[in-house]
Amino acid sequence: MAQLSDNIEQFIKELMREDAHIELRRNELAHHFGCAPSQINYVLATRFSVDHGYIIESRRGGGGYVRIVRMSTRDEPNFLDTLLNRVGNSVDEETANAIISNLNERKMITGREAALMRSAISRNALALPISAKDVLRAAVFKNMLIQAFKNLEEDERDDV
Amino acid sequence: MAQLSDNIEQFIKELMREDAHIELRRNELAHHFGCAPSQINYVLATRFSVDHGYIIESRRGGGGYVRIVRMSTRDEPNFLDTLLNRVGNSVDEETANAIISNLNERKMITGREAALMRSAISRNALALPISAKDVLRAAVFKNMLIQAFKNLEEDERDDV
DNA sequence: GTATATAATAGTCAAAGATGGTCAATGGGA
DNA sequence: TCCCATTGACCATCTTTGACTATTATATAC
Repeated sequence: MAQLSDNIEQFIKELMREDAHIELRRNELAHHFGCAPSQINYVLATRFSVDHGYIIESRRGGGGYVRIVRMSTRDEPNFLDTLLNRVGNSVDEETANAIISNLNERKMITGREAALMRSAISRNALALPISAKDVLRAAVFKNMLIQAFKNLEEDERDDV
Repeated sequence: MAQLSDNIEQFIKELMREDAHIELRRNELAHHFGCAPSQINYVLATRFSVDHGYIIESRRGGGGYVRIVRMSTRDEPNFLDTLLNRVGNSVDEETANAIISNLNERKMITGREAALMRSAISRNALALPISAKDVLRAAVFKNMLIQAFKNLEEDERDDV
């Protein structure tokens, strides 16, 4: 007997034949297959993970949803996965910056975006003897704000 | 599925396309959408807060009203400074996201950049009882990478 | 005219409703 | 036996509602 998970996987992939991204209701889908809602999470985790070339987004509460996005593979397949593995559990600033530059050169991110990313991971943003999550977030966020404004200035200079 | 709250938000923003401030009757609007009047307050609180760049004024009693005013940056020569002060040493995700949305609405950052910023400060990216700076950076960076790829997908969708 | 009652608004807040997420225990087939 | 699959209890998040409260204008009483 075909596994329930396989059926759900096929069902979803069928839905994605046309569009590279779909949105669905977890509970609805679970009901359709007569299974526990968490089963859907299992399928997503095991068959639609990043290394399978998908990205999952979701939202809870009324009007909640689960969105599945299929990544383009026109470049090297699973490029994102490769990068994520490269980063692993630990990465230094230099390595990260190199990756950012690479993405920029490939025109996958704009110069502005690259700058934003660098600002978010800079020593300056992440140092500190942090303990509270909010405190850390504030630091990261401040740096990003500053960079966003620098970008603005640059745009203005270019535009004018 | 478009949420009631989202619909109300869009409705209000449509009304504000021309004018920087509008006045409305809470009960009337609630009736228009067939919802509880307090629903309007919810929308205002979650989508038209000061951090979102709006100011709400109101008056009760006969002839009462709710006025929504879009703040102008022209009145804020030091907008960046204002935001930095607002963030301070600690900021929660909700507030930060509101500010990001505000910057995006003002066209100071693109939608892609806003998404990047959100990903960098999300709970997901910053949780953990971190100790090593590199570990934390890896988490933040991973999230940003994922977001960058999502953006790529979205661009393709728009272009094609 | 002033005080008081009534009507017309809007605000607050906590509870209920609507979703989705996580994780550990259990099931079942190769 | 081992590993993938499945479930269910419990958690997190976002939305919607309703009861109760606060404020203001207007009508009424004196």
